[in-house]
Amino acid sequence: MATVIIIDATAFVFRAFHAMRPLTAPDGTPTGALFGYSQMLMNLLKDARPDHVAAVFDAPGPSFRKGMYDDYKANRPETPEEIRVQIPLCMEFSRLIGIPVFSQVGFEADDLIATIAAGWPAGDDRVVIYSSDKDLMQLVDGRVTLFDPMREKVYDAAGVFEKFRVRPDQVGDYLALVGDTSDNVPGVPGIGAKGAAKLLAEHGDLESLLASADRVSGRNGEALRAHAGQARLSRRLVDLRRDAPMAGDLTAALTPGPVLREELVAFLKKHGFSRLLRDVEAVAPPPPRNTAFHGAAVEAGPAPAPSQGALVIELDFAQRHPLQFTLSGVLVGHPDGRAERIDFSSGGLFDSGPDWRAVFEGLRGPLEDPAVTKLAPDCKGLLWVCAACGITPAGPLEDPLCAEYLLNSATDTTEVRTWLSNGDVTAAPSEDEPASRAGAIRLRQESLAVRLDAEPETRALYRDVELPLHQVLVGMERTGVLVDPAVLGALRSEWGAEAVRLEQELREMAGGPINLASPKQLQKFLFEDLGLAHSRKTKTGYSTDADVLEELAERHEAPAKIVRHRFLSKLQNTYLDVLPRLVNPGTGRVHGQFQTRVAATGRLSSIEPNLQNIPVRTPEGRRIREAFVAPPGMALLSCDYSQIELRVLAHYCREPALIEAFAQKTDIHRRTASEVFGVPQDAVTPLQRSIAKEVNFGVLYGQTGFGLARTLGIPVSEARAIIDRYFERAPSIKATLAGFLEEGTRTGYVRTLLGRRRAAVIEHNPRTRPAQERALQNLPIQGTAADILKVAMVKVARFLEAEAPEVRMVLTVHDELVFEVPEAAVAEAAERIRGIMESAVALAVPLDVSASWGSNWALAH
DNA sequence: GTGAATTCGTAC
DNA sequence: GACGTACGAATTCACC
Repeated sequence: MATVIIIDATAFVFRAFHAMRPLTAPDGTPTGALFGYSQMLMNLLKDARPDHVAAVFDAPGPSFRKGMYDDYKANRPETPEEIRVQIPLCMEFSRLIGIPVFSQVGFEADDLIATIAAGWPAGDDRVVIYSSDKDLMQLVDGRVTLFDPMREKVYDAAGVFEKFRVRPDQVGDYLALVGDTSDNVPGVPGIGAKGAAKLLAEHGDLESLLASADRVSGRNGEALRAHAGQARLSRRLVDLRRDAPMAGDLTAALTPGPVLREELVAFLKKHGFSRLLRDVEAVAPPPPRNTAFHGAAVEAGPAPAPSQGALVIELDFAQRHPLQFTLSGVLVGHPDGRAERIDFSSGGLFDSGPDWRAVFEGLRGPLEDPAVTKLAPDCKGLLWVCAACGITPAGPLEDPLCAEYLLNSATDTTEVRTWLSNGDVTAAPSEDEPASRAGAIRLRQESLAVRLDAEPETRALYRDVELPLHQVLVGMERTGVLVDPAVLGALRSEWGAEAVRLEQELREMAGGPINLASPKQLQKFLFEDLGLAHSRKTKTGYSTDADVLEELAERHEAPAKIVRHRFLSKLQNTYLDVLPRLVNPGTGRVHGQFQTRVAATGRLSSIEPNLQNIPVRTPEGRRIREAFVAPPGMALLSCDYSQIELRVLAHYCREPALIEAFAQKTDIHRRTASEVFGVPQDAVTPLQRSIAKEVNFGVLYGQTGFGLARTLGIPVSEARAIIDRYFERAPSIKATLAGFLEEGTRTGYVRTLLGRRRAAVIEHNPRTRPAQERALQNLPIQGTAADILKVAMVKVARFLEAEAPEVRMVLTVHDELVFEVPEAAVAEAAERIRGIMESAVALAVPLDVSASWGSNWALAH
């Protein structure tokens, strides 16, 4: 039985501030609250010695409750500056004594506390919440108690009843009736503590009480009937979210870290807390003194790094394919420190050299040993090989390339040679001494582990999402997706004739042979021979892209024919010709690879083939999806998030109009049109709606008035007016986007909600700067959407493995997952998967997943 | 011949 | 210069 302590840290800082006499550090910063907080934490560590612990802080800015009720906490004064500056210091102190810190934008500390308490794995652990906040008494049950350290009083269920005369599970209803002046929760006027307790004792819960309000007599009855709506609103306000985003395994996340003794002592000295210095011994015993025998050995020698006993494996692929790979070599760094490189490529005609299968059979022991850490740059490749050998790796997995990517998704980790060699980039991996190369990989992982330790969110994303995702991807890649070449062949003959006819007609117009795929020849034809007016320029000449050609179509019949020809040859060259060649003859499927470290936003990308740009928008293009089929007796099930990026934006900015629209499932583009054009929603014209839709998407990418004007074909002034009006109606969106930029310049990184980071590159060069800024503003939105899909993939994969192994995940397309499901089970699978996807991460707005299915991918939409 | 750069178009 | 993130086909051009 372990003890889990969850500290309501923000509340503590406030109470300490008011309880302590004003203190200042030698440099003048106020430190009273910090001192009280530090003292409390040290006493806690000394006396309670928790097995798991968390310090939970309110995040700056409004929480989702503000979106539910604009006056929430409206009469609360601004946090005094003296407190505000001490909060980061309190977080820092927590870190130094090894107490994990939690805080989540959009949520209050109470919600995180509730999430931890509710999500703690079943068992006989005791969960103690350090707080005196009555709201948290809702959480008390058989294993959860509340401890008020100021009054040194424990509240179990009996203690709660003694205080409020209601059971803990009635506390929410009780607070909804009584209200809370400090949070400006209205409650029911006229009903106080006594009345609420009496009513709940008689009716059980608030809803039952409101249902029978007609029969409640006297003043209480009148008040209930008059303020039922207000009571329900209050109920929602005092309700605690138990599903705040909390990537990862709680047990691991709440495990105390080491006390950073040296830094802690320096911190206490800096703030003038000499009194607390002597307690350091109690929470962190001094390191053993070096003996004469060890001589002048290390000062506070480093703890053994996790990479020390790890099995290092680095593969060189001559051919990369999930099923048909060819290895040219493998570097093995054994746990005991030995290292070797095995070469598979040099085998001559008669000397076949070592067989990779035999080599991996020899590694089966350590790979399947749960006590051995596997350290593999590019772990997906290792998982391919293991799967091919029937080896099931167990135990911790580490991938330094993956870790690096999470810390900065804009780093190029595809070229491992330059990434790993610190300086000497001339040596190819295979030319390094095996021992030094394995050592370099270990060192790299160790330094990354330090960086991850300083970023607990990023570390959790790495451990709990990104690393486990690799096995999911390997499963998808090895499964592949069934492609029917006959469908592609039929389309080719169906469209081929038209393409040939168009080419002939255009050749006659040009008066000779013309290569329609050559922009250069097209320029000559259009702008010289036909004398049409050129418009946009490219680096090398005048543009001939579809936009330009469509404008020219009014003056001549050729441009429209070129557009149509381009369209058909695009489908032909990129899809119809290519897909059949990539079908694996053994499986009848294409086995694309999903790349994990390419996109600067954290998205996955897809190659050989790119399964993420199969046409869907045009009727003809969509027919290519008919070639992606389910095997007999099965269906393809597609589950996609609707408007996930706009929802992420809504979560970040808490714009009430957006939150409300998503909460009520109204048509978001119609709603936007109504706001921007100042008309009632039912009076929005289709054109206005389509403009609003374009603006909604444009905002996510930082579209300018010029850009909007171009896509909509309207005057720039009009486009600017629309965008201005949009930001005027939703000022928080503008502020949020500006905030991303501010964070980037201040901290050097922009981040997603789950802690993925991208280095903020902002040059002063006015030519490059705007685009760089747009990329940074887009990262939290696109990247968070990617985070959410990845979390969903890992969760869905776990569900399928445990409960529906006959269902196979086959594709992932940014906001969509595609599965092969036995026909008989498809409806149920759809519902289960939808549920998992919708609850992958909790935002301030609901996530919405739509599911549909059919015998091919075109029908599954 | 080969590979990099350019243009274009597909997806979300 | 003007909308973020990808992949890839075809052409063009510099280089060998």
